[in-house]
Amino acid sequence: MTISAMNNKSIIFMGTSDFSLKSLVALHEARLNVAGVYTQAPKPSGRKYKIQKSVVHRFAEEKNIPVYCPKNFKSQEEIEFFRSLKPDLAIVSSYGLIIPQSLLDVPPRGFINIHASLLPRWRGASPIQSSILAGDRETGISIMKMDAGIDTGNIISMKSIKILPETTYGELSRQLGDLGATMLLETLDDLEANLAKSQKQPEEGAVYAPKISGDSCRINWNDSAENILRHIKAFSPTPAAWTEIKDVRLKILDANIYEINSRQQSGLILENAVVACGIGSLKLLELQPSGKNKMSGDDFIRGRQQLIGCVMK
RNA sequence: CGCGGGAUAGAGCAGUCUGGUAGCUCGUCAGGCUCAUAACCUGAAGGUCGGAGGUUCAAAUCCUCCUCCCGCAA
Repeated sequence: MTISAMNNKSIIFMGTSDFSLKSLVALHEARLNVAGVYTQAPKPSGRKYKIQKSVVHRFAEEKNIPVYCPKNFKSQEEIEFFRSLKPDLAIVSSYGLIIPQSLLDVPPRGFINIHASLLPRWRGASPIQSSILAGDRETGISIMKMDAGIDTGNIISMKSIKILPETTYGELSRQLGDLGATMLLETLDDLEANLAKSQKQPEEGAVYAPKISGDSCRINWNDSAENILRHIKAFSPTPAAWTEIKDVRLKILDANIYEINSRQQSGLILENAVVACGIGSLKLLELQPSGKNKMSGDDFIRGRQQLIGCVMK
């Protein structure tokens, strides 16, 4: 089967984030028959609790693709409805809902998933952030045939990209989104053959990437400058590493290592936006105080000289 | 009506409570010092204090309404 053969086959796409949007856009631009899009339901979010549709939702609407937003797939009705769409293949990419076996069984060609890690490493919710946090030198995209486990399906293809010391979550996510979209089209180019050659994942090296919580983004200044820097990069620009100074919450968006071995009180602001860590110190390059716009670390201190000598917590 | 912060020179802030010629740290420009400099010295330019009404002899400051920006939470 080739891409042109895929043309009249009905594809259902399931995704929610910017990462997944790239794959949907690629499918749309390749003129494949995306018969429907599943995405997380619009919910009250953001300031003033306005109802917000996901980026995937908005794109699908704009292209007149039917959009479905079930809360989960626990009811028989949802399964039956999905069956009524007569999908030939379903593609999942950071969708956010668990797909039960009864749903996996519906499309003749099954479900394929685009996952942003080199499986079995970093199965789960936050593969991109986890790879940066762990100091991995490389990560990548795995295209797999889904089974009922969490990211445990057979691997169809895998490609890696480098993580540089300066790589942030935002940049890496963008790169991986592009790579995922490209690899998806390659997979569909000869789906039958690709499905046939898929390989079981090794269990060795399987680790899970946890969900990110606001609390886990807080900076622990007792940690080494090196680790804190990774922490900052892994969550930049969103949800962003944060800390507190004199009851003001600060997002730290970028920094670099100022001194590698010094030892002073953790969190102490030494001079122009240089902060002591457990080992070494960091120069804050870009940050955002609560209620304010982004600014450079130097600008932040310029207007607040009195903070030099205070301690971040 | 989810909770909260903010708008003052190109940037970051103070001043607002207690109304009385708009300031600080930088940046910019000019000049000086120096072998030299991101250093130092001297000087200058640059603001209708987010907008509209109101109170007052007088409003960045007090009252009313509006616009825009942002943090949390979900």
